[in-house]
Amino acid sequence: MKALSKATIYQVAQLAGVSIATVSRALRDSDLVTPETRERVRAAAEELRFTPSRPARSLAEGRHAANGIVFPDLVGPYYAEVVLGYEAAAAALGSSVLILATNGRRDPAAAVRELAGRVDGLAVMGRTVDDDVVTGIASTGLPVVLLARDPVDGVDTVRTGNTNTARALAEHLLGHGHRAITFLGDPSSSPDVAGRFSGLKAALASKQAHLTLVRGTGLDLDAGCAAAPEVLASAPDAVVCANDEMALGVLLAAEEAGLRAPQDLAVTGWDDLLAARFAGLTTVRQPMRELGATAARWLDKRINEPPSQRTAARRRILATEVVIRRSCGMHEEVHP
Amino acid sequence: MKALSKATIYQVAQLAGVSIATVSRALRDSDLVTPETRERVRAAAEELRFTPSRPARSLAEGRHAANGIVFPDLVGPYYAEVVLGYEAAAAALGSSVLILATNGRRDPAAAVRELAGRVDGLAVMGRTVDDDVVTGIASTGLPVVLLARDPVDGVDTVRTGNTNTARALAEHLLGHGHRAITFLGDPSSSPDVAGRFSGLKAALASKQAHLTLVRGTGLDLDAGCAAAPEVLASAPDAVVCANDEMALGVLLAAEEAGLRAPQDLAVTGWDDLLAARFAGLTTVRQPMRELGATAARWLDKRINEPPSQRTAARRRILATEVVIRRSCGMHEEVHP
DNA sequence: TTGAAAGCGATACCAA
DNA sequence: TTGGTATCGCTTTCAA
Repeated sequence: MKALSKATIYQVAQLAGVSIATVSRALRDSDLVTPETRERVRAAAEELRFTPSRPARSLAEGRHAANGIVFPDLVGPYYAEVVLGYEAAAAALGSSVLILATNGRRDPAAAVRELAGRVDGLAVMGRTVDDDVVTGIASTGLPVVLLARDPVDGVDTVRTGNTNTARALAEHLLGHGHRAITFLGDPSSSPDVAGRFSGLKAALASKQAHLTLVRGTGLDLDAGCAAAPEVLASAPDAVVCANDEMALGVLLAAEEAGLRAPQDLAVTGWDDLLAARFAGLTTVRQPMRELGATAARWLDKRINEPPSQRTAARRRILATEVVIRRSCGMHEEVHP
Repeated sequence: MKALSKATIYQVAQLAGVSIATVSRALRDSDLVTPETRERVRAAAEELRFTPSRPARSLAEGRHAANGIVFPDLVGPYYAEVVLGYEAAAAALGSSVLILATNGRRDPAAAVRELAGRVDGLAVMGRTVDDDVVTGIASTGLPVVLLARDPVDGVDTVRTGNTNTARALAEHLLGHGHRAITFLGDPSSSPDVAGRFSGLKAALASKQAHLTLVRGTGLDLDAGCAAAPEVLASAPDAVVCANDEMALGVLLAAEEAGLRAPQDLAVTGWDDLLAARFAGLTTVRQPMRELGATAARWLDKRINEPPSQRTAARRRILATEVVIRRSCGMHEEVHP
């Protein structure tokens, strides 16, 4: 019942009375072994509780059978969902998954490079490391997929729609009669935020509307609360927030200031957190798991691609959906 | 600028005009090398963009420099936060992190065993694999820490308080005058739920209160909604839910049935999701990151522990905190 | 069908 | 201080 030190292939070979080559074959279901031999080896392996050493296999095979994913953190459901989708897809393809959260790291670039040495492919999300780090790793020949991040030459990228969705959101707000619109969020903080802002700007450009930008100091609830005074000072009909957390912060602060949504002020977010549903927040839903899953599948393709006929870098934008709730203006019917 | 195939230590050695042993020493800052030799090697390594092969190192050193964590999924902030705490602590200790989500797997046990072969230590959360799998892996000599899960002989365990907190929650509800209390959640679905139920039961035993158990069919929002009719049929003053999601589901369903919390019905949850704050849900807050971080630190200790003087299995229960909001009964002041 | 042996790319011991 | 080399545990030709 105890097997404190792991058995090696040599011990199995000896116990089964065969060579290590045969053990290797038998255990990997090569059809070059007699059923009886295979059985003998199986029994020996079982008795010794033998599990092949992963490093040894990787060294011999020249592959890790593992993929990595790099994200800023796991605060909020966004990244967690992406990671989950990635893990599930990778698992289905036979790969283990290594994770790396860059927030709070001393040297994210170094951490990512070290991770790169442990995997056959790497997914890198926005707001983690600079493009040159990505380029450096990709030039190694290691397959890389960028997630929710501006494309880099020669590297695959998967994103969710921002610009078009922002446009749709803008049109909905205009339909409510809102004309003084304030965007809360720092476009320079992430490509996603930048896309949302520029989409909004574009949609409003040709209309009789006025757009104000308030950057705020982060992307969380507190940042939303903190920025609220400045937002309210811009006297908006509607506040389009870069994400749900900020929107919820604004909602909280507005309420404290005696303002109600949507009667006094329309507010929208982005991400469709569970909390958004309870706050009645109009927001945008994204296919986060699909985002992660796509990355894992693309990586797998790249890994098993003959290096000779390497295809060009791929780009994909996954569709998002505006979720209308009560915070954006008075509706006859509210979707819960 | 391109280095499509990775350089090996041999190439560096050749370029620097030294032996591979010297390269190894120079790059690992051994003080057995002349500063000038070190510099020559450094330069060569840089020129070739050399990174030591991880499998080769692991094979030679006999360690992976990686830890694993096993959880059911990453839905909701609970597991995500635990994983984040784990990753951060592991990183600080120089370990990479492999993750494994068991939900949706064909053969979780096999997946966990395979993971075990890739790591120096493993954290296993509740509701993932059976005790015998854990025992089997631990008997290998691989350090294992159990998280939010009933202890297994000889294996370290870290949990958050359930029983005592449930008692505190019960007393608060009694203080509100609630006497007919229904618990929603299946105690057999997880040790946490079991602890919460038994704590509640114990606290209510000696009081003039009546406790009903409604198991429900899961732990998510929909399960809460679905179970609501049965819950309401038990005509409770208060519903103590196994977690926030179920509680939010009950809240939603109750509202649809024309009941309001807390006037008509008190509802409490567990986990303190962001959504709980916006739903005004009384709940319980747990130190989730600390849970994960503790596991990572304990594993590190075990890994660097002389096998000879192995200490006994450790147990720890981290304190939790009841968060009073408006859903549990009328208060003079509401904590937001 | 099986076995012997050559890698895979590092680490670390033993000499020099 | 440096180099030569055994070793880690497996996969995979190449012969037999």
